[in-house]
Amino acid sequence: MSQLLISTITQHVSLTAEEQQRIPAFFESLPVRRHQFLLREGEICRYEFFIEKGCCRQYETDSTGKENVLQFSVEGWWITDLDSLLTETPSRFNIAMLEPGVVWQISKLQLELLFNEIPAVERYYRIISQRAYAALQRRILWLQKPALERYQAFVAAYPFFETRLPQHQVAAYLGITRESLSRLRNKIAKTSR
Amino acid sequence: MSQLLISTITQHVSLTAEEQQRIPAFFESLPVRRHQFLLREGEICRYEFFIEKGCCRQYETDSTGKENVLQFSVEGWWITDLDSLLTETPSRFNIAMLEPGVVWQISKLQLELLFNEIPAVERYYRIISQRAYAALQRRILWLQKPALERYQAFVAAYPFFETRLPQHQVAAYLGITRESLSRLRNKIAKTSR
DNA sequence: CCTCCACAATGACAAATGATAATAAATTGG
DNA sequence: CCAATTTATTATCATTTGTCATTGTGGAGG
Repeated sequence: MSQLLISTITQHVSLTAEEQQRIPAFFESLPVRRHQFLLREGEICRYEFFIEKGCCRQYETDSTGKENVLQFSVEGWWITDLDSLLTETPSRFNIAMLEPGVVWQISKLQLELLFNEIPAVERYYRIISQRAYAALQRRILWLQKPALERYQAFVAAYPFFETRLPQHQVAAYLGITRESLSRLRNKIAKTSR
Repeated sequence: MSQLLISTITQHVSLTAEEQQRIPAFFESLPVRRHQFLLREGEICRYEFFIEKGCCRQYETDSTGKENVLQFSVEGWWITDLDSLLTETPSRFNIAMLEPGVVWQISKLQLELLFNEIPAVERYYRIISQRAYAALQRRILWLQKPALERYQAFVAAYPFFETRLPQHQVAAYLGITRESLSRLRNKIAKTSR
C-alpha cells in the first residue's frame, strides 16, 4: 500500500479514512529498474506517474545528441508529459529512472473517474498543477541568469538533489556542460574557504 | 464591444449568440498608455488581463537591476501573475505596456461567476491554460541552448514579434544582452547574404 | 579479485558572451 | 517641427563558457 501517495495528497486536502482506502485501486504499482523508461520519445504518454520510491528525469535529446533535462522527480512527486497525455500526440520527451524504485501510474480515464468519485483529489490536483506552473516560471527566470546563479538557485531550492543526482545530470538541467559545473563548484569551494 | 475577445474564445469552444452577448459584462475595459503598469511588483494581482489592442510585457527586476522578461502579450492574448492572483500574495513581477492600447480586465470573482454561467468559457480557459504550460516547457528547453538557437527558435515561433518589439526587450526575453543580440543578428545577416 | 564503465576533475585552447563606451539613428511627445 | 528620449550598432577588452583531451576514482558486475 502506498502510504506515501495518501500522505502526499492529505498534505493539501482532507480525505476521510474511507476515501483514503479507495484511492489506491485507481492506480497500478510497478517496480522499476535503473535506466528503465516510463516514457520514450515518439510514444503517446498514457499515464501520470507518482514516484513512490526512486528518482527519475524527463528530458529531450536535441539534434546534436545533447540531453536537456526538463524535470527531475523523486518520492512524493508526480511526472508525466502533460501535453502528450492530454492531446494524445507523440511525446518529444523521455522519462527514465536514475535509480531503481517503485512507481504508481494512473491513466487519464482512471484519473477522471477518481476526480468524480473523490472531488478532494481534483482540488489537490489543481493545487499541484498551479505549483508546477509557478515552478516553471521560476525556472525560466533562473535560466536567464549566469550559470553560477542558476546553480546556486537550484541548490537553494532543492538541496536534497545536490547529493542525490550525478553532477552531469544537474548540468543538463541547468543548461551548461558538466565541465562548467565542475569549475563552478570548484570556484565556490575555494571562495568559501 | 470587444469582438476580439469573443472571436478568440470561439476559436476554441462554441458559444451561442446569446452567450456571446453576456460575456463582456463580466469585464471592465480600459484604455492604457505606453509604459502604463497593469501590475507592479509588490502588489497583489487582482485581475486576469485580456489584451484587446497593444502589447505588454511581464518582467522581474533582479538584484542587479536587470530586467528579465517572462512573457510578452499582444492582441488576443491573456496575461496575469497567476500565482499572485490565486494565492493573494504580493507579486514579484511588473506587467507594463510597451504600446498604448486597450485592455479588458476580469477579477477572480467575476471569472468564477462567468465560468458558472457559461461552462464553455471554463473549458476554453482550461485549454489555454494547458497551452500556456506547454509553452513554458518549450521555453525552458530553448533557454538551455546557445543564444543563436534561442533567438532562431523565438523568431520561428513568434515571427510577428520580430518587427514589433524593441530588440533589447527581445534580448531580455532570451536572457542575453542587447549587444549580444545585435551581434547575432549581424552574423545571421552576413551568413544569409 | 579484477575489469570495465560511469563519473568527476583539470588543463589548454577556442568561441561565445558580457561590460563599457562612443556614436548614430529612429521615435516619441509636446 | 523640434527637443528629448529611446533604440540600435560597433569596437575593444575582460570574463565566462564550450570543446577536447587526459587522468583519476569508485562502484557494478562477472
